[in-house]
Amino acid sequence: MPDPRHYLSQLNQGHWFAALPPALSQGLLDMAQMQRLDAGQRLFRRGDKPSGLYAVVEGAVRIGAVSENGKEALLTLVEPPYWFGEISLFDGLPRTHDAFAESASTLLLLPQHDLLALLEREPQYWRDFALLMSHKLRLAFVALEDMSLLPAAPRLARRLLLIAENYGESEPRRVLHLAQEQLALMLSLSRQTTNQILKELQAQGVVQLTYGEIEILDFERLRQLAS
Amino acid sequence: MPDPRHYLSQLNQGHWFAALPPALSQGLLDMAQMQRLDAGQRLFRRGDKPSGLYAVVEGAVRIGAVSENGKEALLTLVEPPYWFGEISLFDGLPRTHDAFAESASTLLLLPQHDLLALLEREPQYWRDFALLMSHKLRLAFVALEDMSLLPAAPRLARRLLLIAENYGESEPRRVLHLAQEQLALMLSLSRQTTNQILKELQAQGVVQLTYGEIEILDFERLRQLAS
DNA sequence: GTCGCACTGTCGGCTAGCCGACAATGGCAG
DNA sequence: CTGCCATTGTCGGCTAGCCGACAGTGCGAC
Repeated sequence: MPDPRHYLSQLNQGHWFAALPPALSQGLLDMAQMQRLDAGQRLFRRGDKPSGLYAVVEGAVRIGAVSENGKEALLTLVEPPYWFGEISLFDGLPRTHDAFAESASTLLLLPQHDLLALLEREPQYWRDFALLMSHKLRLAFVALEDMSLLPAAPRLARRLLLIAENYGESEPRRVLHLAQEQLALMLSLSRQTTNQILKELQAQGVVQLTYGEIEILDFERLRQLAS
Repeated sequence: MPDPRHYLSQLNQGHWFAALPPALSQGLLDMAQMQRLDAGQRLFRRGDKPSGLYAVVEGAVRIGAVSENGKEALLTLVEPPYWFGEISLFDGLPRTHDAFAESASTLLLLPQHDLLALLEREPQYWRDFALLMSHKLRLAFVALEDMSLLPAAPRLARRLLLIAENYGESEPRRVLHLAQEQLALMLSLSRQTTNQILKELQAQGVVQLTYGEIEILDFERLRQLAS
């Protein structure tokens, strides 16, 4: 299993990590542990005790929850390089969501105990971790507002753009590896409705659909439709 | 205009403030400025520069946003004692929502500059403010999930319970001063649907509706319906 | 008191999006 | 190559919740 440092350049693609004070990012790499997950394997689930802060460096992790009556809500699909799990770092309370490996994945783990020890020594770093949280709170507000104000099509367009830029963490990609059903779960739409909207987008030349992926052909037009 | 210290016992009703280290809560009261708002007056709006952290101590503040096509989303109705505006404290980025006084209100303001100066001197306090944010992120996740998984009636029931306990900040109240239209805006339901559900709850003896307020008669049953 | 306005109560038609069903297709394991 | 499973594509009926409309009611200002 490679050293966490192997993923340094990968991690620096992420805006949050890249902006950390060098002393901190160094310290994080020093304490990071590697963790591999098979496809479908569970990392944690709602209600679990805090374990630390994770970064996905290979593969992808589904963050979501299942309701009592079996309905599923997918909050997000976490792709490299993205950090998650910080809420429980701050308040020590249980996990808010379930986390499963979407495909075989590699994670870095900053163990809760070690991380708290570092923050005890260097409390000014609390703010850096809080930035992770502020970013997600902004995203959550956007999602809430989209849900209540926008009809299905523009909501889908906006989400495609967000996913393309990895929710603001990285530079935009054109090709998204993402089954339509996953997208539907994130938008709380049915798969059928999602498919119908995507087909329309394809007919307009905005996206290109292939098996298990969505390619964005015309960002400009997509942004218009997302208004 | 009374001194901010006049509101100390009021503020200590709130779980967040009450749990702060005494040195910090003391420091906050020292720097706090009073601010009065008339009914309907704007405090800030989306896109405004950060101004600091606010607490409502009298009245109520609507936190929400209006979409391009005029549709309104009400995120929450902030009632004493509740602190808000912390995202912009951390990241220095613009306000995410509009804030209007629902009725004539009194606020405490911790000015951004003074607060940052305090945090510069005592960086361990960053975590305390981050707790405010973690709390709201948890609430936002709950709201998102409710929106995508629950039909109108249980969603409304859950929200009534949340409002009754001031979103976890205070001990539960039985009487909520809240027009049905406001509740509808928070739930992204139409006023008519909201009214219909409330009427049903009243018929079951769970709530009592009067002009401009909702009284919860049977918490136990309401909790059941919220499942 | 009474006027005006904000709020509540209720009806009926409408539609976006759900849901079950099923066919077609891609990719992968053996 | 073949068979299997995940995924996409499409149809039609259904319904929760929207929306306009309008009447009734409480309350505060003058």
